[in-house]
Amino acid sequence: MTNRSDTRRNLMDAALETLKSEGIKGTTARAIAATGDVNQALIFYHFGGVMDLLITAAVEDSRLRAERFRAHLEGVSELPELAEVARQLHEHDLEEGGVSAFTQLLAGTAGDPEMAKRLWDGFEPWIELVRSSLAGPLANTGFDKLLPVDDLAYSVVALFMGIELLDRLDPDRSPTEALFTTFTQLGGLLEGFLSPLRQQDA
Amino acid sequence: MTNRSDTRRNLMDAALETLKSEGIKGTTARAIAATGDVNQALIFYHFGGVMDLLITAAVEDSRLRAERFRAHLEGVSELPELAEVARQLHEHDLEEGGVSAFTQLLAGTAGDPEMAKRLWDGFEPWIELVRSSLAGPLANTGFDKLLPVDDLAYSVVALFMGIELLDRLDPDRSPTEALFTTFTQLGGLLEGFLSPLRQQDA
DNA sequence: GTCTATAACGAGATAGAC
DNA sequence: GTCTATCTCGTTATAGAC
Repeated sequence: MTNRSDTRRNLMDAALETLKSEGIKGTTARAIAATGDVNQALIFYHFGGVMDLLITAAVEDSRLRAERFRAHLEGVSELPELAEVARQLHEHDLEEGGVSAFTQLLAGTAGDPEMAKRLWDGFEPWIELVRSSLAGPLANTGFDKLLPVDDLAYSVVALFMGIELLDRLDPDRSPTEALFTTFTQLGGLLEGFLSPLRQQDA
Repeated sequence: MTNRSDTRRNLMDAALETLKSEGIKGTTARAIAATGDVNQALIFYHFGGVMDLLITAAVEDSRLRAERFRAHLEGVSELPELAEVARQLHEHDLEEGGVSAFTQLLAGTAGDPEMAKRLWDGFEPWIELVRSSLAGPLANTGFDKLLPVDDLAYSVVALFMGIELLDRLDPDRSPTEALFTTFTQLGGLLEGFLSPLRQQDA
């Protein structure tokens, strides 16, 4: 019944689940095995070590989520709408725990350049995703020449990371909801400013 | 020669140094003791436990750095200058490792609400600091009414956290220098827009 | 306050039967 | 591929001499 593929899948899921609930310090081989209800030794047989399993699982998960989210972003060409989609992503990810897992691994890979490199590879798609999302609203406004879209994309992703980080720490989660409302308003202001510029080239 | 105060100080310094170089997983009682060249048992005598020591040291350090930085920000009333100060803070902190230590502790306090609360207390001053720095340039522009300064401050701090996080992970640290140049340019653009508004009330 | 010594435990990892 | 059993090491933490 349980072929080799099932056990690998099971371990990867259990690894991320444990990472999100217990943190990097609590994510031991034994804890992962308990979560996935498999034998502890299989982690080393299939992945070679705990950290290898964690990175493998996190990178795959990150890529899949980025790909899945691409659909939501394509076709969005106005800034307030973009801010709204961003808010949904934030809320969804906050409960799903993607950024949280990422932060835990970021801490876990300290002093291990090879693991850090692998982690980065799983994260990069998000920057590319935001870059292509920003390209639309900025197209033909003149600002796409004036402000490097690459830098903006990097900043937006960094902003998201930071917000989710702080959101998890802040005892009274007050600011975040208001925050995205502000972003939407800000998007509206900018849109009113950019929109006429676009039409000059239409 | 070594009174009790010296040992506490020594341990707190050694704890942060170890945290920055070894990460949360490598920051054990023995490693800290070795860094500070003191006996391992003294950590438990003076602080009760490793995590207590780390939080105590990090919160004190964070508060002191925020206070020290306040002087650099006071008197800055134009956005490009603000961006420049921000760049300096980023560079300084990147090599000093304040945000890095914070991230490690963020990961370390996962699932421990009491420690998380203490960590947050050490972090809050930064948000307050940014809030008062933004208040100046936005004063009397009309935007201080339109856009909640609290949300902006929170966002700016989150952005910084995120940038430093990614900067440490990105294998080729390419974007960051360019990033702050972009911020300064952006500040210039906005300043040119806000400046005339301010003079209406002067 | 500081030291040595050690208890008590959990970690990663492996050998070898199945 | 999966299991049991175990080795070895490092961890927090404490007891007790100084």
